[in-house]
Amino acid sequence: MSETTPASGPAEATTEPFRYTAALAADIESRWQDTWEKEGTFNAPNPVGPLAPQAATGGAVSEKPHSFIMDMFPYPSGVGLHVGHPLGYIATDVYARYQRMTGHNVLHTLGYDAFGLPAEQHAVATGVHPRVSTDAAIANMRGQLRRLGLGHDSRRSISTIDPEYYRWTQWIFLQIFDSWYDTDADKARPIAELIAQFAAGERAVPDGRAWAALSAAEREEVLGEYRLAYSKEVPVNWCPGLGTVLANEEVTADGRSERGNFPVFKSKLRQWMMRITAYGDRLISDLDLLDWPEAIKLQQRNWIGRSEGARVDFPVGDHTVTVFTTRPDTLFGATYMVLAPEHELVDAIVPAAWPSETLNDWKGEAHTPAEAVAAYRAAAAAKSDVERQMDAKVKTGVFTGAYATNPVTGKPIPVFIADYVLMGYGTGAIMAVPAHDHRDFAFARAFNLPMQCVVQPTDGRGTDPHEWDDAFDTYDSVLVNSVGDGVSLDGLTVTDAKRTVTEWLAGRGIGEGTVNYRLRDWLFSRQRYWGEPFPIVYDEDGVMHALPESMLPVEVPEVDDYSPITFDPEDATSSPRTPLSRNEAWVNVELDLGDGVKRYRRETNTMPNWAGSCWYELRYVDPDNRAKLVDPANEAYWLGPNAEKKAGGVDLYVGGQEHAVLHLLYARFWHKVLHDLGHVSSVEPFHRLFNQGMITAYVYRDERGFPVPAAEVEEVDGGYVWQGQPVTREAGKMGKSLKNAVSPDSICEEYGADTLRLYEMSMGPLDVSRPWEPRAVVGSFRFLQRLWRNIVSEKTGEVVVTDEPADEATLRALHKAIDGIRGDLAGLRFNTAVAKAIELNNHLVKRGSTPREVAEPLVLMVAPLAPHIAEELWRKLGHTDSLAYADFPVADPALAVDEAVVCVVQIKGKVKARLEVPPTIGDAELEQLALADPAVVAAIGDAPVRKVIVRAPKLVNIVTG
RNA sequence: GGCGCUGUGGCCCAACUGGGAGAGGCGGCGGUCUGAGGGGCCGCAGGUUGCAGGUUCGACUCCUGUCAGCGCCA
Repeated sequence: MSETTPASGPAEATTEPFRYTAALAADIESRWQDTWEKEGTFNAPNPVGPLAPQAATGGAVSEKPHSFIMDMFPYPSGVGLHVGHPLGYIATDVYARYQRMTGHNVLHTLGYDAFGLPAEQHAVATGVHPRVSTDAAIANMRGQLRRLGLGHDSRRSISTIDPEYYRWTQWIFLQIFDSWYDTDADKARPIAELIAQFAAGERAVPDGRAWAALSAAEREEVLGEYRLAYSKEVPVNWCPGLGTVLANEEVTADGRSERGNFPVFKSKLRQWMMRITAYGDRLISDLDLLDWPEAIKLQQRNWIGRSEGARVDFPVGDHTVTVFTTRPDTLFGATYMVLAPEHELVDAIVPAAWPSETLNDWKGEAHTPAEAVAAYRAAAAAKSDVERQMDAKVKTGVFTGAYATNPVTGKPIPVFIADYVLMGYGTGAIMAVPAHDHRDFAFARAFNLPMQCVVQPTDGRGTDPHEWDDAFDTYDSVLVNSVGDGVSLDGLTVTDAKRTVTEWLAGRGIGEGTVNYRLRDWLFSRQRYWGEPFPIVYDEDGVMHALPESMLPVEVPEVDDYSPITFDPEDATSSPRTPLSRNEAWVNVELDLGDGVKRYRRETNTMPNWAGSCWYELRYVDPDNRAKLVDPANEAYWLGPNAEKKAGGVDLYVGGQEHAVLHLLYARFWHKVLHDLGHVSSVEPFHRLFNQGMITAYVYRDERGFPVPAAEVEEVDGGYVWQGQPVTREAGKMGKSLKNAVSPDSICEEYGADTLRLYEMSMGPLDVSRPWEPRAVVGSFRFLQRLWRNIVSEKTGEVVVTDEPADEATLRALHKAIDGIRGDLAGLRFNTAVAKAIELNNHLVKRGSTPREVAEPLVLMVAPLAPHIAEELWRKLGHTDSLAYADFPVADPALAVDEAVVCVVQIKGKVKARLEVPPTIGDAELEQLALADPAVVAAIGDAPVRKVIVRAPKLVNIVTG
């Protein structure tokens, strides 16, 4: 295993004074890092504003092609990086450097996503203010990353906890708060325009009164139904153990908190929400404009879960229950109905006593329906949505005692409540079609409910569902048993039947076609200290007021105690209290919001830590703009739509797949709102997305299965041994808990940053996970040593390149390398780019001397991958400027191919001869040559030639009969 | 359970997208140099492309099924 002490590593075993060793690498690297920093080498000019070039030097920035390259910014962890963390940062740096050398104005920087739970928990544990520990973690991380030679524009780095940054996070919140979604225009508009419609009577107030007759609180209540950011009593995931509510996505599949693993309960609480559902369609359709991996697009589509179906009204006594169904075609098969336990009509429809024919299994062992419903509700409330669906195999529910009427058959059907129906999906009520829905089938079986087959089975089973093992669920059949009053679906395909029945329902006014989403509105408030405060206050009547822009930022106040107010983790009846409410002096303020100084109470919730990452790409573009979020000219230049990117956005965004839905969906949503309101010209934030894989590492476990320190394991006779005992090896995530973390610092010390960069890039394709192999790192180091040795004498330190012209074979090797490496770098195929550079370098080693005309392009091609050694060699070759902006070599097409290629002649797919031919040879000539070849003639013999397939210049295949 | 990704020398991975199975690195073996248990240079070996079918003149590549690993959703 690798040692971390520089003196003992292979890199130090030398006696040559000018050999490329770890010590020399360290010297070169720190010198160039200082130079880049001092000279601002990677500063990217803006068209306008503080970062625009000085008038004297600046050409028109906007005429230069741009390249905006971005990493998913990190959370600054206090524990330091391992070699897996910077993989993406190195990749984007290589790509950015390549782009710079091909004439692009490159924006590449890195900020910090610094609000969040870990800092707060650290603060609670140690008493150190989160800002202090976070700033220290950022400084530490900056130091670690600086050593890697990343070419970032440090002027553009942001931190989400900087009040000058979150001023604009709050500003965007206000924009969203002050907007509503106009479904006619299909875009967000300022809420003032909606108010004007109400005031002018163009739009009716829901309860029919005049707008002017409403009190301020009543108006606010009306507007709350429209605002894109709104506060409302909603069923939420309440986690007493953490003392906060959680978004669905922060709750694990078994109904516990992702962080801390505490139980999560359903509770109805007043919370801030973001109306992301208004954008459901656009978030799906605009995916088509993006250059993203299909897998991620698919995950987003699934997450949004758009389904077309119908709403159908079912009469229940004097009431009407509306259900949503994706299969209105199966309406004739609806033999019972299920409401979510929380459904508002449940109490209204429950009769005083069980109907006489009620089966005992339906009663939940209760004497009256009301009693059964109450007991069942209490049990359901203690479960999360996820748990309720998880438990779906064991069907539970009770009969409400009420009957609905199936609108097509006119028959009464029993109404149940069951927790497999969720209040948040659709209307919270379903028509159950047990014959053609798996969950309904299981429920019907459990409760002995009737079933009716209405879709013709195509797999040979009979038409009596009671004899089936499971529901028959397909779109690929026709309807049966579906004739009713004025409508017949028999013989129609599922798709046609859907349309027909939906029209029939609409004609009768008891239903309509509708679209439903799995996506729900985004829970946007948390009961935490370390997050962005809301720019919202409440007056003495409890009416909400947005603070004016001039009062931003609302800074995170000092409090005595940062800790969340937590409860017994099992106490479902507790309710959240916010840490910010502890600071009474901050909460109670006197402000003049336009009608004189009055007393207000501040909103004490904070934003979730997705907020800061929803828009940081915009601030990178114009980090110092005091007047605006981003200047339109700068936004248009870096992010604006153009022929290559129709929706605009960052040119390349690299990050882990774990953010496939949440971060990327939220950021897209905010961006679209800002676009609708005219603040940005781009429609999407990230044009091209690339997911880098993970660097895994070997995990060694002892006989008990506990991980042992990977660095201390030795390989003996093909097995692995730690402190004399045998251990097993597997691949796993790199990290402290598995005792297998390797720090970038240790690799830098042992070999240098260039070796680390090169190794990480050569391990394999960027998008697949692969294990860190400590012993293999030396291969990248040896390559750099050979490169160095090809150009610099290890004995004298003098440049040893020759001024002789290169021979043709060398030139061909060079131009093939140029051609290949260009394509590989542009396509993010860094592993093959490295291989081609090594190949060319090996050619030079064999050749024995290095012509300058090959040395220079080779150094330039290595520069994006190993920039420090390249800069040093470039300087030694006599250049005085950094090569950061030198032109990347261009291949001569005539030299980028081999002088002669070997053509394979096959007979019926088997190789029989090889011909050496010029690469330009035509099909006809090649066919003649092949058929004339003695070996081919012999192999064909007397057999007739039926067909000859020619793929010049590489292959001829002769098919004989 | 559903969807997606990945299976190629001992290991990490290439293969111009349907055309000779091998570019590069690690490891192994042999030779050679050296300030000699470390490194340089030169060379070598290693295969039923996870498995079973299919399409094709031709399949690592496309299709079907299946197994394994990983990811997402249930």
